[in-house]
Amino acid sequence: MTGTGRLTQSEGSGGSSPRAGTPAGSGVTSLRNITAAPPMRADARRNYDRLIAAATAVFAERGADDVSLEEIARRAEVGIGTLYRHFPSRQSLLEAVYADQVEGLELLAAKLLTAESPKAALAEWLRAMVQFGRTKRSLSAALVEMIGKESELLSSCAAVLRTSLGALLERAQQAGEVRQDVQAADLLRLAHALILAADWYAGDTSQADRMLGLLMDGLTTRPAD
Amino acid sequence: MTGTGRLTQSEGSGGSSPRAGTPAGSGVTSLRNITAAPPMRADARRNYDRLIAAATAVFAERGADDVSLEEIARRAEVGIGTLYRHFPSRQSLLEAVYADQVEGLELLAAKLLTAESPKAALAEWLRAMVQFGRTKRSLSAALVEMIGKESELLSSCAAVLRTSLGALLERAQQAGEVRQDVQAADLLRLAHALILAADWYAGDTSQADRMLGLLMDGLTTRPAD
DNA sequence: CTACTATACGGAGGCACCCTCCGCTTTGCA
DNA sequence: TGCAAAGCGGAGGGTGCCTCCGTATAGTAG
Repeated sequence: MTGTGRLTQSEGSGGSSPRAGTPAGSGVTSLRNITAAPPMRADARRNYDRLIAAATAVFAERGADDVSLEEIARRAEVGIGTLYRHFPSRQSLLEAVYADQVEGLELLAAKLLTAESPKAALAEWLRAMVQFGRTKRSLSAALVEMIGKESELLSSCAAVLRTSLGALLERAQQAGEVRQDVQAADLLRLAHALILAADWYAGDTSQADRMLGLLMDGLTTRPAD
Repeated sequence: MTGTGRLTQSEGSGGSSPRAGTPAGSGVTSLRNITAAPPMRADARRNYDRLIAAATAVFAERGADDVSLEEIARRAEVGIGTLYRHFPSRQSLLEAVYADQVEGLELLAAKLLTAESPKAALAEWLRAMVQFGRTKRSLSAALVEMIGKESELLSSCAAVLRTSLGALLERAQQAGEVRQDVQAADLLRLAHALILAADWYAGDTSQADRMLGLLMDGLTTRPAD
């Protein structure tokens, strides 16, 4: 994560805002629809996005605790009052960031479904997932702590991830590039394990990448070649 | 946990103070000796004990986070400055409470070794352990987070627990009251699981007790009777 | 294009917490 | 009994949380 936040560097179009009237070309399952609401004013939406971006960046840098909401507001160049209007509690900000990240992964998966090499696509998605995990790690810990695993948000996020990954995986398998006996849930768990393991060598992303490489090797069908 | 703190209700003699010159009748392995230091003045020691007791009580009530150090000082009827002198960081207070609890369990085990029924003794110790867990839970989470599982304190605590439990278990096994194939480490893990599970029905101790009962049933040799 | 109002902005301010610093008190020894 | 050394404790500066309300602005109706 270099600066502004978001999943990779996409910027612009990404997936944000909680309840934007008629976004444009929906098509994704979306966590969004759960919280339908009147459309936001343009400035409100701008600030909302800024806050999410700032929060994502800071969480990735230093974890979800040890960050003052006021710092996030400062980084987003927004008044503290604005932050509290959009996110009445610390938790709601956490949830929003989490959902935003998951939606980013969903969009990425959709895009990668038309990529040239299904296997490379799968690998890229997994890398993004692990990368995302760097934020998610402390984030989900904090979340789970707060909402006591009842929240519908968390489970619907898991479903979205499983679906996204499932599509990529199936395509790679149909192309004969990945073993048939691998399941999406397994892969998700493995990615999760990687996230945790990467935490050990905190900060050193290369470790996670190396492990991911090993994982991909293991997935290969290795038919001819 | 009713009021003042400590493991059960023993009060007085328990195990506290970090580096008390010549306490009296040592005999326990002790986490203590690690941090040798000049003896404390009487008032210092008194305040130290009060702080530990107050902290233990509050942690048991509300967990290790969400507690201001100032409240602990107030409860101990001690100035905030005194708290900070004894425990320069939040972590050091956490560690001290933890060690104190473990030492309490160690003493309890020693006492129970001469109890009439080895099996009842084992059960009682396990109950105390789970009870203690109510503090330990959030406490050890906070600790592990802070000191990143390197700390020698944590592992020596685990060793003490294993040894204490081991002695009780062995006695119960020799008396033929508990199955031979149970190991101390297993029991410790089970107790830990109980602690976590009890967290689900937070606050309701009876649940934990019920589960403990089931566990003890499972341990029984069930030879005759 | 102008006027108007619902919506949103933003920061001052009240409260709690963290931690430090230092003048005052107590202890324990000679 | 006297006197350091050790300990006490709270005022105070810094920061974070969250609320409240006067001001600014987007979007709409005329």
